[in-house]
Amino acid sequence: MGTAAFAVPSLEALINCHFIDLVALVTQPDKAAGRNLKIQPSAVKQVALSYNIPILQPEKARDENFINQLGELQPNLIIVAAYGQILPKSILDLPAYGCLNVHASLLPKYRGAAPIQWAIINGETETGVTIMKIDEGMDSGDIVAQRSTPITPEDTAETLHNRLAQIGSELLIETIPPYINGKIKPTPQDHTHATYAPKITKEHGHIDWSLPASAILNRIRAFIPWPGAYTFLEDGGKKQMLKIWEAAIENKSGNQPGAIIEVKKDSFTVCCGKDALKVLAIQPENGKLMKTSEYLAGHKLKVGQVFK
RNA sequence: CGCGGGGUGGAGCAGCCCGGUAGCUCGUCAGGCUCAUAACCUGAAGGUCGGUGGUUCAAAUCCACCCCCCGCAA
Repeated sequence: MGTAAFAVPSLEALINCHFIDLVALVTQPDKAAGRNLKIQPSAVKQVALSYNIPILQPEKARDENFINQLGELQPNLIIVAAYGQILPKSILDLPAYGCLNVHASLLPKYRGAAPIQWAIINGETETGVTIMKIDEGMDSGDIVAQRSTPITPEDTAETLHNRLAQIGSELLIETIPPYINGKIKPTPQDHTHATYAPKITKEHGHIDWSLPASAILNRIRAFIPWPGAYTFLEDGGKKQMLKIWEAAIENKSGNQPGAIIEVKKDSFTVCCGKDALKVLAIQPENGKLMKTSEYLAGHKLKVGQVFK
């Protein structure tokens, strides 16, 4: 069971695994997305389609008809990755070996919807993937396996997401046989150390320039590719939104957070609550991502202008 | 019928409303200045203005249709 792109490598791994007989994929219903709000299948569904895997798309996972349908498939094991719905106990109890979840953090840290983003926001230098046995709580099940990876300064939520999805798929395949054979004993999480990573909303992307430059930079990295760290510039009465995609910390200071304190040919620097940020890549409203040098070729910025 | 922005030398933009000489900031190339330079000065190359048709003496500009790109939203 899975929906988002994070689940794709795991699905492909399961498909290509000779000792696993994949009977069906469960994913969320197709939703309107994209420019003309066309109905589009989830990333995971497209993969399943290309391999002719049977697909189930219940509106609600707790729907009785769906659960009966699932029961008829007589699964021995259910794998869940980025599915997007809470599973009722009746599903958890369905397979003899229970349900395993691939979660993008080192549990018990960062339980919840956006573990990758929050790990970056908080400046973690390490994160990882946890395979756990799903229970009725929120990512609170017993741990079956974990694998860590460092978070580098160059990492964004996008690069980290891709890496963790890959690691997750590998760990999953390695873990299933010993788990089934009873060679792994799931260990309970230390619930006293649990932290939560709530869903990221668009509003999280609005840059608060009063934060230290380092904190803003973490958010810029965490919000790639979505929602993007954005700010507004008043330009002749018009508010223009700018997304900042790449920046570097400068050991400079100014009086007003958000104010431009330096404009060079290929970059400009903005005052933060502590230190300053040199903006290197930017995406104007309605525009494409571009280097700051390109942006400045056609847009005039002056020292003293303030981002809000 | 979800809302909106855009396609102009290699890049980013202006010009379009109010038709009449292709503009700006950079980049490239050549030369100059300089101990030197990504700095400065001078000069040059480089564009069927997304496409097709229409209106007009005349279309980047007005009209119609088409192609492509992007933001919002989800």
